[in-house]
Amino acid sequence: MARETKIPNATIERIALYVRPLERLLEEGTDVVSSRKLALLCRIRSAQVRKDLSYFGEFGVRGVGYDVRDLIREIKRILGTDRRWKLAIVGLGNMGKALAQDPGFASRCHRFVAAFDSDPEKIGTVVLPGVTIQPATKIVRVCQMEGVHIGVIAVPASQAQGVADRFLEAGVKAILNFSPFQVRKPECCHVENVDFTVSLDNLAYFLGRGFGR
Amino acid sequence: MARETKIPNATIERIALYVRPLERLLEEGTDVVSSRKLALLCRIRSAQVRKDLSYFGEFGVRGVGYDVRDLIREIKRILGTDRRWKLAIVGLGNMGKALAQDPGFASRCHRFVAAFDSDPEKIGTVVLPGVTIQPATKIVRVCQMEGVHIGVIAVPASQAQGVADRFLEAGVKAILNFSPFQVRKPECCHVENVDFTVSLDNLAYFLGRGFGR
DNA sequence: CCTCCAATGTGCCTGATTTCACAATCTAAG
DNA sequence: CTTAGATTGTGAAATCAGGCACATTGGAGG
Repeated sequence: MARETKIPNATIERIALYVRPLERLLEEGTDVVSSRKLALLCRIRSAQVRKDLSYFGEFGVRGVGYDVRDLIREIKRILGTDRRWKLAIVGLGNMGKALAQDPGFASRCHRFVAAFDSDPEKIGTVVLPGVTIQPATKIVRVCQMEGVHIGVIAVPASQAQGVADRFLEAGVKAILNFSPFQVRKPECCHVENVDFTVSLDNLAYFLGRGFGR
Repeated sequence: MARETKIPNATIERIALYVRPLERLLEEGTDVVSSRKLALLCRIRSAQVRKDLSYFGEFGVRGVGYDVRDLIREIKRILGTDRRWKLAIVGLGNMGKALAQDPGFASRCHRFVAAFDSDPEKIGTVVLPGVTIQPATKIVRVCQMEGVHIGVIAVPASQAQGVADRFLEAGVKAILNFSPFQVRKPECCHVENVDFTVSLDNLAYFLGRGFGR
């Protein structure tokens, strides 16, 4: 398919989901998978799988399916998760600490190169091998020096914009925002908001519509 | 607007986002807000705000705007976040503990009535006032007895389906799934998946497209 | 070499969501 | 009371995403 077609954001999100079932298949010794089978594992339609992949090229073999190993490699290349991006996190409260140690980052070969908090009590604490908490005042300097790619915000809503601004000042182009605040940012920077309370509200809405007890 | 119109899921998600800026406005002493201003705070278009709200009724006053206090109340009523839903969480690792103590639940008046883990070391630990960790074998019995509305899954992918099945067995109709596994479930149950690694992959995709350093 | 079978890749249609644009309606001021 | 100005609520248009259905292609077997 032409490279110039606009690729739906939903496609990127789904493609990211394909990797895990594929890796599981590999562990089980399955070498080839059909769009039907992969769709089943992801609880979507097979046409969706094929359409999603077709945005980026032809990875399958007609009459056979997709080579699992190849497909994983292709998807990782597409997503850019085959590279090691450098991360910095600000806010080492309960959630921040849990995130820093979450295997989700490590499994992608990404690594934290810095951690910041404004609480003096926390400065100097080791959160990960080789990463000690530094004062928030150093965000700009350290991120610039280290060449941080992705900034992770894990502070309360009231401080989120301030942290985002410092990341931007340091030239960080991608932000993963766990605070429930929609940050202002220039075009050149991409922000992903992760707010489980939205999902929680969705569940409440569903329950309230007559599925509660 | 007619109540029978299909309401987009995206609308529910956005409406959930409206609450926080509205509460902030209230704190600042603002009593009335226009769709334009609210849209600005949420980084979306004003027509979107009006359309979203119009699915549920007419809450504004033409020429004036929306009463902030009323709008918050209406939205909470729509979402069902004005009720106290009972939660149970399974998996009290780093992330599970951080979640249990996250203000996102408390601020919605939701409360955890039970916590489970399969690690014998953890049984008996207090995670929240009045909530001690119980063995995972008791999930069905306790959830049934307590009348749990929402089950929170915070275990590794390999155990997610097992936990989901026990929630379903106990009659839980809503599940908040933090594991990176798409669980199987009947029509009558609603599952929301929260997987920040998908957002992380999105950022990597963006960076890989030429915005990296 | 030919036929049959399986599964992809994709044009096209359908349905859903967003955006536009404006009539309707309210407040305030003269 | 009338007019000006602001902002809502909503049909209609435009855009976008999803799903179908089938032509196409590769592999296996005779």
